Order: sequence, then C-alpha cells, then structure tokens
Amino acid sequence: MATLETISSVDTSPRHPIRLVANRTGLTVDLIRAWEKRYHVVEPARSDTKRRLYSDYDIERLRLIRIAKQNGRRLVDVAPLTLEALRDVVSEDSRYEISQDVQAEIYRPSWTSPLESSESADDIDALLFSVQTMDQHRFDQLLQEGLVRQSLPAFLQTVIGPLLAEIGESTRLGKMRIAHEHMATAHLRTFIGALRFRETYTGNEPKIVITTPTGQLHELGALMVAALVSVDGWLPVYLGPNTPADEIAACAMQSGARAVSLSLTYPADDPRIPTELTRLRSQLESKIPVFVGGSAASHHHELINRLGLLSPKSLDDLRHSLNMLRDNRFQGIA
Amino acid sequence: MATLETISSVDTSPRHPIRLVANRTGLTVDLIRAWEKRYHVVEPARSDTKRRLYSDYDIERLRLIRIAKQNGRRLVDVAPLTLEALRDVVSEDSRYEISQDVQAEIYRPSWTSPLESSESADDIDALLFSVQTMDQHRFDQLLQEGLVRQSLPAFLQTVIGPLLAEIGESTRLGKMRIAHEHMATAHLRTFIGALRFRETYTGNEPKIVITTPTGQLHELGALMVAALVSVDGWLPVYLGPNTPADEIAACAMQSGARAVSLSLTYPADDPRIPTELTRLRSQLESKIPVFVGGSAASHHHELINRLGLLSPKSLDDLRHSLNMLRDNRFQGIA
DNA sequence: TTTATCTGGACAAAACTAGGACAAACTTGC
DNA sequence: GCAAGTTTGTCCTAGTTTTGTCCAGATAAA
Repeated sequence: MATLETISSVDTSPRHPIRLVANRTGLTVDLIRAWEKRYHVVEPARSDTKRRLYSDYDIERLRLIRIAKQNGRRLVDVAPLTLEALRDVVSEDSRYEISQDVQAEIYRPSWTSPLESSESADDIDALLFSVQTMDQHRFDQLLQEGLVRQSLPAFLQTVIGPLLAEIGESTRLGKMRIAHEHMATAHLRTFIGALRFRETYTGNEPKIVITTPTGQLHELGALMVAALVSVDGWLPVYLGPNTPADEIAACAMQSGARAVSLSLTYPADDPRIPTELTRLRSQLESKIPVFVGGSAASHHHELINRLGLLSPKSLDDLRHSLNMLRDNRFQGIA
Repeated sequence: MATLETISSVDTSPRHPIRLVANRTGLTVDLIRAWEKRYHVVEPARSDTKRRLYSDYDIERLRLIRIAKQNGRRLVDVAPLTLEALRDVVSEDSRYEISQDVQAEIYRPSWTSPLESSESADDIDALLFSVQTMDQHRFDQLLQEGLVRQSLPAFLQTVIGPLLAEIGESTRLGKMRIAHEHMATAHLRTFIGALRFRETYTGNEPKIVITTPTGQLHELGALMVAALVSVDGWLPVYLGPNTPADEIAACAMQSGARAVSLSLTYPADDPRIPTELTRLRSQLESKIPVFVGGSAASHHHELINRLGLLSPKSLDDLRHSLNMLRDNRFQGIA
C-alpha cells in the first residue's frame, strides 16, 4: 500500500471507465482527455486494450479541479497540485466564494478505510482536552486537521460520533461542565454545518429532508447525516431540530424530496414521538421512505416496524440504502 | 495554508488570478484593472505570460476599498492607504452608516445614500422569496453576496436583523410555514456561525462570553453578537443557547472573560429569567459587565436596572460600550 | 452491427492584456 | 446655482493565451 494512499485514504486502484468518471464529475469525456493530454491532470492506468481506467483518487482530483475552476482558478495553476494541496485551495476559496454555490465539502469516497483506531482515539483525546481547557482555537484546529486526514464519512464515524458520545457521557458523570459541553456543541454545530453542501450543484440531485421531530432538540445527529449524504450526491433539505410532522411532510412535498431522515436522541421516551411518527408516515406519499436513526431510535423499534419506517443500523447502512434509492434499485421496506 | 488562520498576518505571496479576485471582492475584472491603471491600488505580480497574480493581501485591500467606496469615500483618498489604515477607515464608517441609514428613510434623498435603504429592502425581499420557494442555494448565495457589498456590522444590522424579524412575523401570521422558518434558521445558523472565522486572531484579544440563559432556545441573536464583536477585536466564547447561570459564571471565570452578553427573545416572560439573571450577577465578579439584549430584553427593564446589568439599545450601542471596555475607558452602568 | 473509446490535430470560444474613449456622477470655483 | 473640471465605471479594439469542443479514422466492446 503506497504511502500516499494511506495518508489520504483514497483508493488508488484503477477500475472506472471514462464514461463513469464523466458522469460523476460533471465533466465531458472530451474534456477529461484534453486535460490529461495538456496538463497531465490525471494519468489513468490502462487496460490491456488501452482503455483508460480511473481510480477514486483520479475522480476526486477531477472533481476538486472542477470546483477550483468554478472558483476562478486557472487550470494551469491547479493541474500540478497534489490532492492535499487541491483540497486546501478549494476549501480556502469556498469560504469566500460568492458567485458559486460554495462549500468546502471535502469529498472523500465512501469506501475509504477509516484511520487506525489508536490514531482516532488520540484525536478524540486531544479534542476532549481542548474542550476542557476551553481552547476554542485548538478545538477548531484539531477538527480541521482531522478532516484533512481522512474521508468525511470516516471522520464523522470515527471521530465526531465518538467525541459527541464521550462529551455527553463526561457531562452526565460530572467530569465535564455543562459549559464545556455547550461550547463544544456550538463549535461542532458550526463546523459540521459548514460541511453540508455538495461542492457541485447541478440541480439534478435527489433531495432528502433531514430534521428531528417535535421535542427532539439535539440537532447534531441530523446535521451529520446531512453532511454525510451530500457526499453521495444527495441534496439535503435541512430543517434543523424540532420540526412538527405536518411541516416535515409539507416540506417534503414542496421540495419534491425522495426521502426523509429523522434523528432521535434525547429524550428517548418522549411521548410525542409515536404521535409524530405516525402522523408523518400517514401524510407522506408511501413511496417516500422515512429513515429513523440516532441513539434513541432503538427505544421505538416496535413502532418503527409497525409504521414501515426504516431504521438503519449505522451511518454506513443509511448511506447504502440511500445509494440504492438514488439509483432506483431500492427494494423498499427492510 | 491553514484553513483556520490564527495568525494576524496576511499572505502576500502572489497566486490568485484576476477572475478569482473579482469573485471574492465583487468587483468587475475591468474595474480592478482600471483601479490599477489609474491609482496603483494594487500592483499584482505577473506570470511569465503577463497574467496578473494577486496575493491575499491585495484581495483584502480591494475588498476593503470597495466597502469604503460604498460608505462614500473617494477612491483617490483611500487608494494609497495601507491595509491597516483601510481597516480603521471601514470600521470607523460602519459605526455611522447604520444610524444614518435609519434616518435616510425620512428625509435623505436617495441619491446621496451610499447604502440605500431600498437596496437593503430589496435584499431582504429576495431572501424572503428564496425562503418561500425553499431555494437553499439561492438563499446562501444571496447571503454571501450581501456580505461582500457591505461591512459585516452593517450587513448584520441592515439585512440579517430585519430578515429575522420578518421571517418571525410572517410565520406568526401564517404567511409562511414553520418548515420555511426552520430551513432559514438552520441556514442562518451555519452562515453566521462561520462568519467569525473570517477574522484573524492574535491570541491577545479580550474575551466575552456569549450565550442565552436557561429557557431561551433561540440562539441567532447571540450568534450575531459573537460575529459582531469579533470584528472589533474581541474573542467570543460562544456557548450556544440555554445555558444555566452557574455555567455562564464558571465559564467566564475559567476563560478569564472581561464581559458577558446574553440574548433574550422567546419566551419573553419566562419566569426563570429573573432567577437566572440574579444568580448570574451574584456569581460574577462585579467588574465584569453583563449585557442583556434581544427583543425580550425590554420586558425585563426594571430587573435589569435593579441588578445593574446593561441593556444596550442596539447592536451599535453594544459595540460602542465594548470598545470602551476594551480600551479601558469604560464608565460602567448606563 | 452498433456503440464506445482511442489518438492526434484543428478550430473556436473565452479569458486576459494594453491602451484609450466616453458618459455619468461628482466637485470646485465663480 | 451654474459652468467647467475631475473622478470613476463601463465599454471598445486588437492582439495573445488558455481552454473547450469537434472531427476523422482506427480499434474494442456490447
């Protein structure tokens, strides 16, 4: 395994034909070849019959370069950059960009392998420490660095998720003050919110309404989902926390969403949950699946099954279902 | 090229093409060249094929000059200024432009107004429309564009503030759905939260704890304050909404904050407010002023006076008091 | 057979450069 | 308060560089 591969966590094995690359990046086939011819933007491997075979690494480069161009960069300037440098440039630009629809959105292929667990644990410890010392800058810095080292999905699952759990636990046990928890939550809200949008917006993305039902005030889980699905080509319609069922349904209808995702965390046994979920399911077209996740989802297992809602076991599971749905291979109820 | 810069210096290495500069500053390409030709506003380096290459420093100057012009400054006057001098000028102007703008509606002929009130009204209308059509991208785009056209304080006060009020009102009157309000709020949360990362920090800034007391779940007001004061050289310690008084006090102590700012909006008559404010005041060192703002602050006028808290009449008023405090010219209670 | 991809090159559109013209907006002097 | 001058944004021409698209003939895949 090449060093580069380990560091950037992007699969470099060549397998995708040029057509697929064009579809995924929004570039034309001709253009991809032209860029290769002139600037060696990517150097795909070849099949034994000289067909180009692109790796995920190549695809990501092309996507990033496309964004950089939209931001006003010149091809000559960005073509020779490494993947890391490209990410830096794009993420820097997108903080200021006005003409384009913005956002850092550091795309990483899903199948990216997560970091070694010990490494993530170190990350989490460092993050916790910066929270306890109220060192906001360090906290932000660590988040940013962590994201550069691995894919967004992997980062959310191996760092942010455990971090949130740890902070919640520490606060409940009195090892950490509520003030610390608040500070961390506020920063994470900003940080994850800033990751939310797709880097390229074609207008053709399928939409998914993401929120939490009435009574559920914690939004970070939902926000993580929003960031996550945008990586896979969905456009999240994010409504924040605490949205009544009627409103969720109305929003799904107006926006023409293909799916709805809810996050349940606290309080786990809120009596409004059954009512709200039932209302929502009855008001939505039956072809629109409703995903229910979050730590409190298991408390409502029976209800979820009865209503025909979907309860993915993990973020990965959710992504998988959504990918199926997007590609019209979705089989419906589990 | 750290994404979160903690240093105050601006990168002077030339690397940005003119198109990107135009995007970031909101100026036209022609205009940037014209300014260079006539006043040497910036003197970009050149590539080997004579293309202009701008540095971050150049971009920041152009952006500030644009704002200065908008505030009525003449190009000849501001063109030769250094970046620091420009910042001073813009910061200075931003204190007046807003109050003038309010009066403008009454008597000022529209053509004298650099920041025409109708212009802000148009902005707000466009934003409202994008909310009603659930056009998230348009909404974000409009926010970004608005920010390029004016300084951050002016933007917050002439656009974001009125926009929030309008959305709240429309929703209450049933002209807008709760779902729309939620979407707008979630986006604004992300947008405003990211604003303070545009500022650069040296680590020597005085700190101010910003939050809302127990029971107050709306955080956008507090977040606006955080963005605002960071412009004036404060480091906000932002705790999000709904923080108990004990925690606010503890946080102020641990972080060594010089001030505390609370935002009260809804519910205006929450019975916990008097208790919380009293607790907070008694637990904080008396030399640390507590500012109480937000639409519901007036409901507690008597309480605020009795406790010796401060209730700035406007964001501008708050800024002014904080500037005094920062420069150790603060006189205490109003 | 039909469709997709390959190479190499041609061509055209877009973007940038320099210099200058022009009119609207603004200032100054009387 | 008006006329003359200045400032400033926009546009034009003409030449260069950069970039996107298209074509032709050949080979491979479906």
